[in-house]
Amino acid sequence: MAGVREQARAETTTAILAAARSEIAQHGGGGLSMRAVAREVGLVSSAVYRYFPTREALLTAMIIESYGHLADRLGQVRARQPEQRWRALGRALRDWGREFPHEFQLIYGTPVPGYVAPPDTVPAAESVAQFFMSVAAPARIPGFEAPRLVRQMRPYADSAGLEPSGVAATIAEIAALVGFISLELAGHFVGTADPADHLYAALLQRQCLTLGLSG
Amino acid sequence: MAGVREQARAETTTAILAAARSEIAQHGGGGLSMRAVAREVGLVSSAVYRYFPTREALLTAMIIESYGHLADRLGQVRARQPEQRWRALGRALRDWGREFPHEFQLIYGTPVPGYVAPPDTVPAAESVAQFFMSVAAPARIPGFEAPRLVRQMRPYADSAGLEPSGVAATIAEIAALVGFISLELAGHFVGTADPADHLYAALLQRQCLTLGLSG
DNA sequence: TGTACATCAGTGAACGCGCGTTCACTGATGTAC
DNA sequence: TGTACATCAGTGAACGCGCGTTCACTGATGTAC
Repeated sequence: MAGVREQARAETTTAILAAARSEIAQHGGGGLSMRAVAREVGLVSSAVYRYFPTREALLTAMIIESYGHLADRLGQVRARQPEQRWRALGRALRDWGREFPHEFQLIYGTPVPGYVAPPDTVPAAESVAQFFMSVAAPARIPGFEAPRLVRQMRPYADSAGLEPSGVAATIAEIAALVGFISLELAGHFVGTADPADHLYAALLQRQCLTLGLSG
Repeated sequence: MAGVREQARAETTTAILAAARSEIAQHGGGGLSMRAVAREVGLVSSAVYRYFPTREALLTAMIIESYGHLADRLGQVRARQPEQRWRALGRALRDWGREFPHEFQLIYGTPVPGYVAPPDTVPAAESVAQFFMSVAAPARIPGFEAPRLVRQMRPYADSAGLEPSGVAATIAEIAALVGFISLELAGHFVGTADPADHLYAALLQRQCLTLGLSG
């Protein structure tokens, strides 16, 4: 054990994923090419198939890896007081998105055409959402207590020990953050709110008010 | 005049754009192919170049057309009372996005790799944002009055006769709507908030509160 | 109204390219005795 | 420690395909006189 083979395999797998990440940075998820990845790793194109049986499988691995990167980053947030923590998580999300725009877009952007995310990606996605959920979703949030909405959220909320209205509000606010960052990355703020730092800070402040995390 | 040629050209241009739209619905903006478009119109591939000198030019035309479609839809909103109007605009945006997901993603989704939007697309994008701006941006919005943010927004706000804080808040809320719809279209709500109607309604209500449109 | 020339939509072949995936192969690493 | 066989990473050629764009061409439409 600790076999040469085993170790070499792990290293090559890592190298392939790294090459795929740099490919995606240039051509987006839809333009991910097995041959280009092989070229970048210094392998013949067919060799990549020893590691990922198909282009889809490579994409899936990358998506899961990207959720993991983001979760790692959010996990480094130290703030404990709710308002500070929400703001710090929000900033970490945006910072990560700006640092790795194509990874951000891989998970939160337009789905790669023809690609259907397998169920493996769901827990990865949820582990990211959890960070935000645990800050705001235990409390009831006025404005998100419409009976039908609460009824819809109840199964998920109960199984996680959260308040339905808190879950609903948190989902909406995560979407607001993701939407903001997406538009920023796509250049939609150029001419009005670019750079968007101040506007993002105001958004986080408004969210803390909405979620009852302030003062 | 009213020449046969002129009219045929207009018709073919329309047919090409329609074919391109249906292509995009299947393969996304990045997968738009001149040859596939030509096939669908019943032309030889080189003929398309008489109408659009390049793939980029065709993409640009489609983006502008899509902004136009969306603006038309928003223009049909009749409500005048601010709160009702904001909600109706929000619903119209989501309805349109769900009806034409690929057009929505063409303008608000991940940018097509390698494609840089020419300046022609900016006014088209702004005419969409205007609908929301005119409802909320004339008023001062607490929470968005941080001095540096106001200073940044002032040039745009003044030239449009709006309040800087209202402009800022409106931009953030448009981003929230777009983010919500993007995540919904990408299937991120499956398992928690799908169908998302109730959650979206709650989001619109919260926005009306934030923007001071209620009561 | 008729003729001569200019414009231009559409054709068909070709350019050089990259793609995902399969397959029979070589040679190094691992395993059992 | 040494031999015999199994596993498997990587090779190189090939499959059938689609792509954006160019170019010389034909023939119909438009324009000037």
